[in-house]
Amino acid sequence: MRDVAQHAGVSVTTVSHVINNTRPVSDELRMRVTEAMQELGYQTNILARSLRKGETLTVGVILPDSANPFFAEVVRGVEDASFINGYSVILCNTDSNLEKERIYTDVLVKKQVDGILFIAAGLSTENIQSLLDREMPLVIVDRQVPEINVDCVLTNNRQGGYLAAQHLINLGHRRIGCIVGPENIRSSLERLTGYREAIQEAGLPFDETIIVKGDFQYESGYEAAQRLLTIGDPPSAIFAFNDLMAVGVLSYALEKGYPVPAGLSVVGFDDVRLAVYANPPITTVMQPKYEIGELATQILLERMKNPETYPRQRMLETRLVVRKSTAPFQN
Amino acid sequence: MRDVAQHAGVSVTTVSHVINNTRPVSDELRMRVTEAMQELGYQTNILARSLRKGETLTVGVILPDSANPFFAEVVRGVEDASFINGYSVILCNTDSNLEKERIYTDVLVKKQVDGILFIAAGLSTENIQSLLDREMPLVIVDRQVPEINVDCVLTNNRQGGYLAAQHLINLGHRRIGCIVGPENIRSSLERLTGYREAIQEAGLPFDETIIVKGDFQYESGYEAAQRLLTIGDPPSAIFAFNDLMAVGVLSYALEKGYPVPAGLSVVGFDDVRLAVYANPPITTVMQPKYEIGELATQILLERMKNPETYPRQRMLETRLVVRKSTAPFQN
DNA sequence: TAATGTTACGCAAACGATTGCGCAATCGTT
DNA sequence: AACGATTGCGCAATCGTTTGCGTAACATTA
Repeated sequence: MRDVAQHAGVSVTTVSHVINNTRPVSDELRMRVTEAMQELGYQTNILARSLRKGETLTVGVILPDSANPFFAEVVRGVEDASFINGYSVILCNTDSNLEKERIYTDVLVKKQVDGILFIAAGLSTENIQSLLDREMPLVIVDRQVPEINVDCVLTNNRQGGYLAAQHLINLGHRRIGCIVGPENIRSSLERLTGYREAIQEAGLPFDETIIVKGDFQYESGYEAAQRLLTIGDPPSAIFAFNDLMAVGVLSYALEKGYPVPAGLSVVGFDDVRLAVYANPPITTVMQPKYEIGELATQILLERMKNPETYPRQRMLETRLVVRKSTAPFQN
Repeated sequence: MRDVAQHAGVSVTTVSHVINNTRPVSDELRMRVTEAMQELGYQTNILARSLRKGETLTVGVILPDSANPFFAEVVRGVEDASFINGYSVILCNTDSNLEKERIYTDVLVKKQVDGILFIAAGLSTENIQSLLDREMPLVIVDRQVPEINVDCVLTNNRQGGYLAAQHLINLGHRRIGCIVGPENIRSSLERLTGYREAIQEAGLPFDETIIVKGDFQYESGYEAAQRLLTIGDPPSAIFAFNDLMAVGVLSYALEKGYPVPAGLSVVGFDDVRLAVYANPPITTVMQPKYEIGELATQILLERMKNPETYPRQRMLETRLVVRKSTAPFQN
């Protein structure tokens, strides 16, 4: 910058001001400066600027696993929205490990990112609190943290559960099995609540024996299907709480000769691409993954602009995507 | 740092040296300094350090789409290896758009990342060259760029094609259809070469009419299967150049009643998770995606250490993963 | 004419680290 | 006792910006 200043016969101050358009500069000097920059191939040093301004034009995203199709899609939303607004994103995988999560929160604070998108590793809010204590702009994604007052965006899982159950009920099913997630996952509980609401609204009995636990993995879907379909009075439809488990159900059904959807209807959750490619393509509850990431970063950017406004909760709606894995109940 | 120095009654120089262990400091002062840091809750400002040292402990990864399961896995390898070595990674999706790629190369240069992992958007080497001109440590991933002498890591696609064809040949198949990728993708051509080698080695005729073009998408697999299976003398096996197209084949086969693998064998490529979840699970050629990312960043880190050594090409081997979509030929 | 605004610009102090150079004290050797 | 080597430390420049404060010159107003 000094070189440019000399070359243009002005002070570095003026150079800085023409670069940033931060105070009036006469047309002539402005011209001389821009020309000097051209000639010298000057590039402003972002690090120095960041050091001075305390702003890095970078955000961090902390999440369990960017290779998980669900999160991968969220991250794309984050990245696109960041890019459009001139921000870069630092990717931080925690593998749902609180220690890794802690390390990464420290790293991001030290790197002085301007804000953080946070998909928590577990139930502990320690790392979140630590960030808030250090006044880091933050938005929680896809997790409910009622005990802390902080921006967050999540999907309406209750509604999603309701939609899935309602769809099956409308098709005439009266016994609808559920494959839920780990019981410490709030979103799973919400989905179950929605399911229950629909069931009760339809005047159907809520039967605990056809609610079985999974872990959101393929295998657990397969095993759960086995358990559900080999009991005395098996359900005619299964609502798996994510698509991966739904695919597991499909595999079991195919293997054992249960025709889907003729003899068994299956509904998933999330609407990852896998749902489209399955045979048959899976009817599922779509979460707006990309939009979640997009909206979350927009909220984060606003939060960064004015840190004092009251935190907002945004809840995105799900949508039922009907494909080929569900059909009217037939005896 | 000044505060710490005062608090410990030493110079900032000494503080710096105890922090970085960069010259001998007496035990007593070292003690005083560390205590002062404790008390004041001192955290070294990374930006200032980076500005001074010209080193950011950050690498960038430029790639078409981090939500693509293949790249997502590569990125995980990159991120893990970076994390272990104390580096952060900035994620840059180009959507295979050269302009976005160019913008991101500029961003990363300005952010002074210490190195870049590069999965090119297209055939143009302009952006790569631009980075090399600016002396940015660089390793090309999953792309062959013979015209430039630069570090790169890629998989042995020829061998992969060979393995797939050989497997089918060993099962007794004599007419093996291929669904290739776009013809400007070098890896696709390599796979075809491997296929051809195996075919000719087995003394089988190479028949162009059962080589059809796809675009690596699900639909193109479906359509290609249709074309292949409705000709006069249809192949008894199909080798799709990625798993997604293989799933497309499966869908078509299921729909039209071709039993897989009894009546039709199908082999994919990549071994993404989808291959496992398909019905039947797909026999495929596994690319070591995670390892590619891991190795690439290790090479990058070495390159950063000594920028003058001669660039190395590393080629990783593929592996055939036999599942349920292939079976012996039967008339 | 004098007082007041307005416009255009520069000085130099931050921002927080790292590091070349120099200096004093101690030690070992002859 | 003299001298060089070693050890331990500080001064101040440097990395490349931004920005509060100050000062001219000129225009406007009363």
